[in-house]
Amino acid sequence: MSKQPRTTQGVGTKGMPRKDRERLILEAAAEEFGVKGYAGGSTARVAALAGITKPMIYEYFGSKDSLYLTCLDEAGTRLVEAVASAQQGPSDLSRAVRTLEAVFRALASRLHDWELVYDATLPPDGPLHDAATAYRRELNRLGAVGVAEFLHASPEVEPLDADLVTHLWYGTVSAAVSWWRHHPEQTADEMAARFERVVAVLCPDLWAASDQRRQG
Amino acid sequence: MSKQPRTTQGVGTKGMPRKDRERLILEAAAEEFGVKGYAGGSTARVAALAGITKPMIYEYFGSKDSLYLTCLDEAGTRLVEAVASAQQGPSDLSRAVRTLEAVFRALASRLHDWELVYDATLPPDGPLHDAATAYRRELNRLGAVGVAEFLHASPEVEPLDADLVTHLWYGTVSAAVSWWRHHPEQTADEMAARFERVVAVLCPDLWAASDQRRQG
DNA sequence: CCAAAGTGACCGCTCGGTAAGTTACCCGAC
DNA sequence: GTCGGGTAACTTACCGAGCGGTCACTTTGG
Repeated sequence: MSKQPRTTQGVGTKGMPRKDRERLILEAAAEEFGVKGYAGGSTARVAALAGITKPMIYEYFGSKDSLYLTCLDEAGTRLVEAVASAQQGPSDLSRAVRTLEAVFRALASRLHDWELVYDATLPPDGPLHDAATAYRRELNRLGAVGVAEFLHASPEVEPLDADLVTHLWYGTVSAAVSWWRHHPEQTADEMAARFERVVAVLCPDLWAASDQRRQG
Repeated sequence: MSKQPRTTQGVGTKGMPRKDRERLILEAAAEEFGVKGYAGGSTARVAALAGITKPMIYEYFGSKDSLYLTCLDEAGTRLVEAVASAQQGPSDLSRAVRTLEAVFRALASRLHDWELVYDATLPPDGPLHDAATAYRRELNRLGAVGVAEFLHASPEVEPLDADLVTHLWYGTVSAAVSWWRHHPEQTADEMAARFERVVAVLCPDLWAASDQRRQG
């Protein structure tokens, strides 16, 4: 990290270019941390997954925290962008379906990204926790806007209730992603269609209303 | 564990009776494992929380796994009983509310019990994983029955969809418990009332239907 | 005085992280 | 063309800390 990184193959280059190796390590780290969590993940195993040894991890990323942080930033950015892009359009139940569809598409073949942001084994303070909290808060903010607009017709809902709904909503997203992890043969589109079907059954009237509004 | 336990104070008894110390340790362990998870939890910290030293933990429970298993059995039994007791009555949305209310009551001042059963840092095999899986499966079975009866009016729902709904339902329960952990000033009854209010807003028609049926 | 309760010190292991040495590559000299 | 030599890439071997777990010893109370 202290040395000047080279973007192209240069003198002394052995094996593969720095960028490629970096990607390989990041991919391995996302896999390891996504499955075993921050606390349970081991840098040596990340190295083995990437086909190198532990000191290389430290040559490239400096520390376990910094490595996790890099993965976290990529995952968090991807998720925030996906969710933000789905917030346009009508403020009804269809937005929830659109959001989940966007998340599914962003996460396709990268299912561990969600766990990276919502990892429960992160240290309770420090920069890692702060970064993860920032992404969660940003996602929460986006979700809360949707929830607020959705609940707008019901002014009797107090703020704490709205906060609970937002929390429940992300619990639902978490559960959907977790279910997907146990059924990896499903595609993102199939997952989105399945969720839409389920919503239609669970909230028939609200769904019919939004469906009608969308088609009318 | 190998020695004959004494239920009352006897010769050589120092400090407090065995049963009391056992409870103290179990309480400390549930706290530690509930907050830090199985992998992150340390027997030495459990001992410190209980006001003794590490070898006592092993005198009383033999191993970290055995200690966790004892906590897990208590938590799992409590939760299964609570959920099972709420499965009587009409098979509509009100059953979900009743179930969550029962869970909230069972968990009052023992919020970590839920994490004990759904701890993600448990080893991927072995007796601990088996035990936790058994409790999850039992809870899932109870939940699936409710979901099936609830979805009974919609025969077009395929089995995989029902499985997803069950998963989403427990994701919701998890999220509700997690929200409670962040708002510890709420009582179990307040939490139940809050959830009921939220359900009434989110699924107005279904809720009105079950409400009407319950009162008619 | 004796048995049970309780502890300090230790073992082997794995962790995150590091220092020092080895290997492979590019490039200029011949 | 090939042949060192310098530099970046990479590895082996190690450190201190904390883990689960154990043993020999001391304290305590009937």
